[in-house]
Amino acid sequence: MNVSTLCLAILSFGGASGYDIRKATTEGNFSHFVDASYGSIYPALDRLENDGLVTRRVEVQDGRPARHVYEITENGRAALVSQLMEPLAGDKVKSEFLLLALCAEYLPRDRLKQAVDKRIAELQGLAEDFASKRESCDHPASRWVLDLAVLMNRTKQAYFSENRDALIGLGKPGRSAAAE
Amino acid sequence: MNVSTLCLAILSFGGASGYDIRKATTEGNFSHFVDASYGSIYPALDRLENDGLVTRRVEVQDGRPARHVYEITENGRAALVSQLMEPLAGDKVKSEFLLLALCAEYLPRDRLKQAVDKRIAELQGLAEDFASKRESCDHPASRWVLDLAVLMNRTKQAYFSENRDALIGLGKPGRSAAAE
DNA sequence: ATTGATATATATCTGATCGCTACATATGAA
DNA sequence: TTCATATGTAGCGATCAGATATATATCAAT
Repeated sequence: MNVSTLCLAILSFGGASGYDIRKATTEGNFSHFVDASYGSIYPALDRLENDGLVTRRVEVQDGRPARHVYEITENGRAALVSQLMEPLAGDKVKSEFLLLALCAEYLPRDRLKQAVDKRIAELQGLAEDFASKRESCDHPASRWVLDLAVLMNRTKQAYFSENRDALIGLGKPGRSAAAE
Repeated sequence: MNVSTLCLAILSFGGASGYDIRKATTEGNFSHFVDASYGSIYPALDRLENDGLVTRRVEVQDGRPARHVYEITENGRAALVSQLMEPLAGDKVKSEFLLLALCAEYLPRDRLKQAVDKRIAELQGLAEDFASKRESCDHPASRWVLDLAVLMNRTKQAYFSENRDALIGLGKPGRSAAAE
């Protein structure tokens, strides 16, 4: 999933600036399963424009920097479909938390407790966030994806809550092991 | 989670070569939540050796290339713990399949059907794989992580199975929409 | 109440570094 | 002939951290 394809997919739902695309991948309906930085988005948009897959319209604003609004072209739509017809790479998960969990025995219990509780709170927030996005969304495919995002975050959160103490118990007992 | 930390974590469970580390991240107990390529592992091991965090022992073999077996040092263990005490980045998911799902309306139903069925089969395989790893594993922290991996893959598989037809229905009807 | 300080949001873009993909190299076993 | 073992690199794609510039929101001190 290169960033160009991602940009085309986002632009297929309407015109957007590089800033908008970044937001879509970090906070929006896409944030559950993609992530892209400005350093990859802006060069990708340049390439896409150069290849005639998007057009650029500069909206000059007072005070703020000008918005460069990109729109997908017919060629761009064709390219997107063509990319989506190709074999898909498997899903990938990256989790520093699970690396920490795997190394539980080297770490003080305080650290594990703090890390797992923080993670549970984050997961709770994410699940609520996706649930509220889902409610105010009338695009069926987006809802299909958001429902999955809610389910996955809730499932993970439930596992962490239920197995929190077991994980903490694997850590090195600190001075105040009896406390709490 | 840079690759150096990942290498230290894997080496904390026993000596391993670059090849072993690669396998651990793609097929082993770590494969649910990390992924690293040779192009990042070998340079990382060089740096780690240079910094005195691992040692290298060359095992000359007959026929096959020599195995370079790395072992973590005391400094390496300290560095690993120190890295794991730092704030953790949130979990990240990358999924080309969900990008495709989001663009369902642009794609023929045949394509959606084929993609979702393939994904369901892969998820089934992954879940079974992690379950069998979990059974033959006596390291408590690894089991904690593997249990989660099984749960997450099963949950996703169940969602895809239950909502398969709804997704396919979002696609563009083909010539043989009535068939099947 | 006004001023000032600080943070957040808007918006584009780049340099340094990190990491991945695909390949080169070599060989035994199925 | 393909797969598994095994190390390593060149080229490219992506991230991270920051530069640049301004409006607004929030909070504390005067």
